[in-house]
Amino acid sequence: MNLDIIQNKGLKLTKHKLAILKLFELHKHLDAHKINTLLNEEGNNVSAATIYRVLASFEKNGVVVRHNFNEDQAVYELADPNHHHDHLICTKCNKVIEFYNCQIELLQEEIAKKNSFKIINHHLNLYGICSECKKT
Amino acid sequence: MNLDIIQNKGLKLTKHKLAILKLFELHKHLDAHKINTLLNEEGNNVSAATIYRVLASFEKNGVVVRHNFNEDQAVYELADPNHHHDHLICTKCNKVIEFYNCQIELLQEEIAKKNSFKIINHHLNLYGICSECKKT
DNA sequence: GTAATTGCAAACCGTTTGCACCCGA
DNA sequence: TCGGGTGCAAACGGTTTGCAATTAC
Repeated sequence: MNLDIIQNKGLKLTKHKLAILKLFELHKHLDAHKINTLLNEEGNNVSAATIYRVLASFEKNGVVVRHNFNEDQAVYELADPNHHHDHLICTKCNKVIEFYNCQIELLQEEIAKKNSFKIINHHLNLYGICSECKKT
Repeated sequence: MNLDIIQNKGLKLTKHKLAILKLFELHKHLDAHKINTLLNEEGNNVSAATIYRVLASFEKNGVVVRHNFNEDQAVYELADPNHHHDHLICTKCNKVIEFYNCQIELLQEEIAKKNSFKIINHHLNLYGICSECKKT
């Protein structure tokens, strides 16, 4: 776990932060509400305010990355700067599948160059129906 | 203008709807707040509720498309089913540049197939600094 | 000890909705 | 006429914040 990242910034390593980090090892993609539910289930009562504050702090310090797959609520995942990836999102069951395609990455760079644009970040979200949901 | 689309669905062609449609011919990308401001500037006082209702109706009927470039508010543009495109978004001045790359589209299809996924929609947003903003 | 963290409740902000009135076809 | 459209104010839902108490280091 990236406990070192947290402590190197003068942040304190609290029970709640640990509990939230642990959740991310079990569930790759989590939103604030889901975190709240899961923590409650394990008897860990954490206020919503704290969850948002922890997530904001984690994001600022590069521990997690925030996504906006749908307009409703933000989804977070552990940051991994060495393994960029994009997402397939099932609009039925909300399952998220990660993928990486270096040809697409290269084409994006070309497009940026053509438009004299300096890319800082990008999101490629493919929305559709996953194999499970296609059956039903 | 796609006035026919509106009327063929039993919708009424009101002054407000016309005014909003006209705005989209001048500004490709608009959010509810911007629309409100622009309408006020031309002396056209329209309540926020109406703007949201018109946009929702337009979206439902395929007149406009909604985007969530940033987490704050939704951005709309006129729908054009024959000319799909993706976006470069300047994080400094919020300028939006459209692009289309058929190789990327093909690669997306491949990825979907590999994951037994049926793509319904996708968003490719490249965030960065535009040529104008790079200078300053 | 002291600065970061937390819980609570209230505030925020974009968006939606209930209701009574208005208007386009 | 009549069903869609509109304004107003209140509601909503995710998220943020002020404040006083708590805790990690």
